[in-house]
Amino acid sequence: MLFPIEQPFDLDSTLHSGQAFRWRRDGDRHSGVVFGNVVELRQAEDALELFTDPDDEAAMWPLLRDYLSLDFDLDRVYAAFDDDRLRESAVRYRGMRVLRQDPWECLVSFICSSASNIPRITRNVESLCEAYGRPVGAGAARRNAFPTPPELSRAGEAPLRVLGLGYRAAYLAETATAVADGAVDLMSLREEPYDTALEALTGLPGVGDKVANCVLLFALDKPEAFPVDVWIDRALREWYLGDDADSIPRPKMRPWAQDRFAPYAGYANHYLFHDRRLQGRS
DNA sequence: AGCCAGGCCCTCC
DNA sequence: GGAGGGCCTGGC
Repeated sequence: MLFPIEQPFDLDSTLHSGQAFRWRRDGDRHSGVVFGNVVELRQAEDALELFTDPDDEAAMWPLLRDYLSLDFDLDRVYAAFDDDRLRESAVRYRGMRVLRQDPWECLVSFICSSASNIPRITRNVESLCEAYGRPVGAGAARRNAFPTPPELSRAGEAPLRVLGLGYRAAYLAETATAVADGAVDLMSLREEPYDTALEALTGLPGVGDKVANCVLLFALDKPEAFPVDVWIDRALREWYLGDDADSIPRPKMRPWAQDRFAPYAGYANHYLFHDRRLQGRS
């Protein structure tokens, strides 16, 4: 079923820019599991082709629209990009959007990302789903939903280690238990201010400033969030600090960047990150 | 073989 | 507050 899109949108870079880990590319088709459905997407000119299972496409479209942030005014972000590097990346990756993901899935994925890499994170996340998620869809396209907090909590640390998660297994088990017990209501953090939500997240085991900012940006409606990983840290020092590269210690990099790139620091972050990964140091 | 990876946490200064 | 080392596992 075909649905029109009015805003600048690039499905491929949106799904494969390191913010979500369950989308698979097969030619120009992308398949994933969201909202309890196996979802297949293909971008046409000014439309998106959508197949969903088990629910029907018309019912799923509003949810996908929300997930893909299709109603967010991207041109307003581009207009606020105020240096050549950002403006060039806006042209190069025009239409790449920050997703609006499920906070729990996003949190677990980025706990898994610690000192890792995208292929391994993808494997780890998929292993979690295969082992503890409920089956979704039928036939060859059948996959598993992302495990719920209770489902992951019941697993415990040792089996997660067997899946190859390493020291992250303990963090996952403890965080799953905390969330399952209601110590933190992730969805309600969408309504909280940035600082409050940040503090709530970093109280969870395995969640430091970087992981928390990923969740704040990719799932909790915080456009000012700015995750500083090694890629971004190097990029900022090289591209924006130059001779003063050592003038800002790592812990102060996030607040510095949030101020420099306000009010859409999160978008600037994602474009710089994507650019750094694809273009290297150029 | 040895080092580093899209961090976090703990210890010590 | 900030520097340093350990931690699972995998890839070069």
